Amino acid sequence: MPDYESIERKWQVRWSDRKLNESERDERPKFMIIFAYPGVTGYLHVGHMRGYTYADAIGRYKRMTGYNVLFPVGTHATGNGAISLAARIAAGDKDIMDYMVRNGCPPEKLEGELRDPLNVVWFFNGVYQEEYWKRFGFLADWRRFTCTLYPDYSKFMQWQFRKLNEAGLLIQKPYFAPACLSCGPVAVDPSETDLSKGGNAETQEFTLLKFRSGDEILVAATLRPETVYGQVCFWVNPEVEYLKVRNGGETWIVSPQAYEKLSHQKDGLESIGAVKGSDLLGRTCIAPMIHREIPVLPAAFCDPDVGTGMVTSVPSDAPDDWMSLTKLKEDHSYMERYGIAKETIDAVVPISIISMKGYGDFPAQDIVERMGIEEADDPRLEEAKKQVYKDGYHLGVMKDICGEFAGMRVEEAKERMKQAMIDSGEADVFFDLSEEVVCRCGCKVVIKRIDDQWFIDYGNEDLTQRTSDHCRTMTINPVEYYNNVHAVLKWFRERACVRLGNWLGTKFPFDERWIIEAISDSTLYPVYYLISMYANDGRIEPEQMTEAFFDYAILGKGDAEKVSGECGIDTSLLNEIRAEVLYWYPLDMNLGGKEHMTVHFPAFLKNHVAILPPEMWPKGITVNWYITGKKSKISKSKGGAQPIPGAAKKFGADGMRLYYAHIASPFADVEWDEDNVMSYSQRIDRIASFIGDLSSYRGSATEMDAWLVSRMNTHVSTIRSAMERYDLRQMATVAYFEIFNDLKWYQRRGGENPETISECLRTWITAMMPVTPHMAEEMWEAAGFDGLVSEAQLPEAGERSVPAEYGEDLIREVMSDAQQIIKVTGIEPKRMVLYTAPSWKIGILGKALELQEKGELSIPSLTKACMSDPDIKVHGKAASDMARKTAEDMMRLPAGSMRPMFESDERAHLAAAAGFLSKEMGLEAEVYSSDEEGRYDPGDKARMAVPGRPAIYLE
RNA sequence: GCGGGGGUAGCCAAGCCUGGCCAAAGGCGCAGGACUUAGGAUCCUGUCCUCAGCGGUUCGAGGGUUCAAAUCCCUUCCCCCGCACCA
Repeated sequence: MPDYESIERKWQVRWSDRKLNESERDERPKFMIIFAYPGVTGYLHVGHMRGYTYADAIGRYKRMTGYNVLFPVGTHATGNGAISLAARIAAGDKDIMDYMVRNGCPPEKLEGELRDPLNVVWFFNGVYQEEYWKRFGFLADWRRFTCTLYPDYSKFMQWQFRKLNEAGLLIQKPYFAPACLSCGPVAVDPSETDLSKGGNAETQEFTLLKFRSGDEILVAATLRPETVYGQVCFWVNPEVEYLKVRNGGETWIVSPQAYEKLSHQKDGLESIGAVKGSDLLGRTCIAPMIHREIPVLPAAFCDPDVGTGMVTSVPSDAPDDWMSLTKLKEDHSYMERYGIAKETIDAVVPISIISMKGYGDFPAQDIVERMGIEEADDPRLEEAKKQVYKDGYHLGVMKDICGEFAGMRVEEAKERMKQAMIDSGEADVFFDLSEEVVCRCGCKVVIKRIDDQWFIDYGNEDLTQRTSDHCRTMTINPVEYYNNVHAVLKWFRERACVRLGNWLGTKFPFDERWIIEAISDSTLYPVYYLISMYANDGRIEPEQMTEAFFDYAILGKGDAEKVSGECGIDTSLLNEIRAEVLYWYPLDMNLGGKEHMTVHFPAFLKNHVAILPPEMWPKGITVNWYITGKKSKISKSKGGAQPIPGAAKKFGADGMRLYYAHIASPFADVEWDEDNVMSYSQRIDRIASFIGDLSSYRGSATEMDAWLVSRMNTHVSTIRSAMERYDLRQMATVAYFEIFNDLKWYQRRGGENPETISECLRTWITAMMPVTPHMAEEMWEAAGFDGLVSEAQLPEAGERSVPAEYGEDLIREVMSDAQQIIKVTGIEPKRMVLYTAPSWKIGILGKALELQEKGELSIPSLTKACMSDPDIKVHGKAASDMARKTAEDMMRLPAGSMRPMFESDERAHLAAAAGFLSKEMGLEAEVYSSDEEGRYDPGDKARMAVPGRPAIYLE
């Protein structure tokens, strides 16, 4: 295995010595690119390098096409990831210890510094920069590195929130959020940063329905308030001890668990007694909305942990209710135990309330029968319920029985009916999680009301409109996102932007109890890369970074002298920072994974539009999809991940870079496959060794030189137009496959002119530099060029020579045709005779081209033109057939594409290549024109020759 | 559901916006050959069917538009992703 690492280090040091990564303002056009900085959540895996690599490769391409490039990097450490990681390290968690060590963490750090959350962040800041980004040869401006937990970054963040407030975009209102009672707010998401259980839970909004029964109110929770017209009875669990709860002037009856949950969402609840479920039986209650008296009946399936522990029964549309009711009617023994008369239960009959396509009067009955469910405890009832809910929601229409809501679609009726009942005091709302969620600390997670939650008002219409308009002017890849981003912007509404609890981040400037949350502090930060350098090297201190300072530096507001006096930063330095901002901003490209499409990118865009002037709004976004693993093999949370440094050692950083750039479109997920990576790695080696061979050629010029030069010009212009669209993949196809193949062909055809080769290598190696910079440097050196290819410029594309390219295409086609004949016939020919088209056929082609130019080409017009030419006419039917076929072909193909066939001297070209063909195919090749008298033509093949397709005879 | 993406030859994957040298790039795999067996080698050739190359049938399925469709339109079947406080 080659020692990639030391080769890579060698060149990285050279780049660094030349300060290639340090971007300074100058006269060139600028290009600023970033990737969305990663969250500090532990070690990254090989998949993460995909997007980062795109950023470096695009930056390098821009460098070699005349741009002054700035590529800054940073990390996002806001949140509780580092806190929980440090806590697990401190607790000596076996899995975490193994994971850290396996990824290369020195064990002694686990015993000491990494027990502290901030040290965890600093540690990974080092890992990301040294082991990932530098290791991959990124030309990032390390001087500007920043992290959301740096004190200077916090100053910037507080300034940003002041600006948001000035723009009227900070609002306060109540909010229902998942929270752990001891740790505070937690994030419920599948990555389970905060959780030990329940990451897939959703927050559901229940409607609490109030059933008056005497002086008390039985409360049921439902997700389907639109079904109230179908209520026929009320279930309570006779074995549960319910609580009587005072809520204002009302007395509610709910399960103790529901009381606990409600108490986090409502003020002034008071438990004033208990009542056994069985004691509620025999009562009746008044159903909300329909004001009908329904019986309270016993049901063992009422779970006190779900909703309020009591259920209103709508058998028509709820499969559970349908089955339970059916069973209870069949077997009266359960009811009898509680003294419920058979007539009471028999009187409970479903009411049809919703009509929906594909279902009869009672959807619940239909689905239960369709699925063959026969028992009340069948687990498939859950699925049945989901199906009916889903279909009901989208297909259902309220029936006539539903009063003023009759005829309304369920989708609409649901909201309206809920609101009507809330307005009349018959309902309330309640939030709950769809499954049990447990915090890392072991406590249960509940939904808690927060009264004074701050939001950023991303729903602001003017802001949304201006952002949307701006997006049309941006370069957004892929085009699907360019089209869709407007819908996303519209959908993106108020966002809770601060939180309480165990959380690392910047204090909210208007109320320091709150910490700015993780999405909200990572939106405007690209502009901060233009300032971070001065804080990093101590030229400015965090205390000096006042509102006036940022106002001046970023917005150009105020007077330098005055601002200087206010914040204590030299006027000249202030002006330098201002000049940095003016020179580098706006950001040209923000590159991020597809997870950013619905949250980060809209927030990034809207913050820029809200705070900065239009000339500083971003110009580009590129979204990249993932590298995925078989059975989550590369996922960092599951263990078994391929550590990045190990992979780099095995395949070489450049092998991986080429793999990322070329394996698939950036806009598709790819499964990590070591064999693929290896094959890219080997391709680079192959190219390197081939370039070594080429460099030693000392021959003289041949007709192949013009061909090669033309091909290279074609390639350079393809590369340039591909990169206009940031299409790294097409660029890589050309640079690593097509150019390689062409040089192989050149070599095979006897090309050996050192001047041409050298000129060509200069272009080729430069073209490979963006994707595989280290190996490009090796090749550059091996080819004898001076300096660093990382500093070289890509030559402009020169002229193409269509005839030169056509001639070689012809030869390859002849070879391929001959091979096919050999394969099909199974003969081993000793002699190959080629016959080019006779002049009269070329004449027909010429006439066709003429007609086409005049726009008069058709089969009859060409035939007529041919028949008026005596030289052609003598060939009779063969001539009219040829004319017809030529006209057909030409009308089918793009105009002018057959011109080279007419203009090229096929006979001369093939004759010149006869020696080559003989050698390659191991036979004697000879070439005739079909016009030639006395040609050797025992198979009478010459008559088949047409322009572009010589006839072949093998013997 | 809402929003979005996708179905291409044994597999992976381009092409689709801007219809036409598209039987459809490239890679992998497979087969044959060369050269060699210090190697995860390299180099040629082939890899839908048919066949002395020029023909035929293909790009989830079915219709349509067009001189011409993998590409545009309609219908239909099947897969995947996001839906929020998680960057």
